[in-house]
Amino acid sequence: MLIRLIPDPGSPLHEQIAAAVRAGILDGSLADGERLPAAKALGESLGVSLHTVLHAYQDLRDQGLIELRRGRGAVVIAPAPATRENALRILDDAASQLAVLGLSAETILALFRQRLDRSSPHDD
Amino acid sequence: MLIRLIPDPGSPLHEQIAAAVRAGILDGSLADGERLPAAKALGESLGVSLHTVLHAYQDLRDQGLIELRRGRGAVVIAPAPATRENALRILDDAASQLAVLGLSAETILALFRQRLDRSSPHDD
DNA sequence: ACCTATTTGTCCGTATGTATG
DNA sequence: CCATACATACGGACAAATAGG
Repeated sequence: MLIRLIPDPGSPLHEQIAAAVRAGILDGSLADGERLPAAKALGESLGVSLHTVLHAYQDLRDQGLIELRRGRGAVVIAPAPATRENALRILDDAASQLAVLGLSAETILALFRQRLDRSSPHDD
Repeated sequence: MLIRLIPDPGSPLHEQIAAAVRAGILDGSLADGERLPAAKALGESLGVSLHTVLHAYQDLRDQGLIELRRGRGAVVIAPAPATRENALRILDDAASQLAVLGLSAETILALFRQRLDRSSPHDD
């Protein structure tokens, strides 16, 4: 897949890279299981450092969109569309209930992370 | 507050630092609104670089445990207990519904993040 | 079993930018 | 205007896991 940046002053490079990959996943041009270019290679093709690409990749990993393994590379994780829609409906419902509590999005995510980690500690 | 590392080969420095702060928040020695030491200062006192401390701080921010502001520093965020319990009940309910879908915790969190970002773009 | 290349992971140093006070 | 402190980005170095010869 070809990853190109839309130059956007105001958002950092690592975020632009992450956004480009995220867009590719959402529009289907990056399919589940597909391997992203190596950080070094993508960095060279974009004119940014290896570190900046790795930063973007690690953000995407933290968001559950890709999997990273040393020596292997970055692989896209995309849930099946039907399942995703079910999940979205459930999450949307929870979000609307949580909205009135006045907690920040980050706080909610932190709490949710704890609940999810409790039931499934690791994927490795 | 005094932050000390428990040397643990096998887990990276930035994680050890984040864990130390997290422990302080959970056991109450770091109260809501309290300011963490500046990354540079803490780095020097721990014998690690500013970057490593910032990495830890940014992880904690992503987990919703602290707030970071340029020029200001890092401030602990701890939700009120009552509100937290309400949120936990809602999240627990959502988690149990999501469990049967077979999605990974990271995937669920990624989807939820998107939903929350949609309803409340920024806290600034 | 060994060695090599690849690729991510961590850590450091340095420089510059930007928001806060 | 100035000092503080986080934010981003680059570069280099080494470690660790993986894959292939």
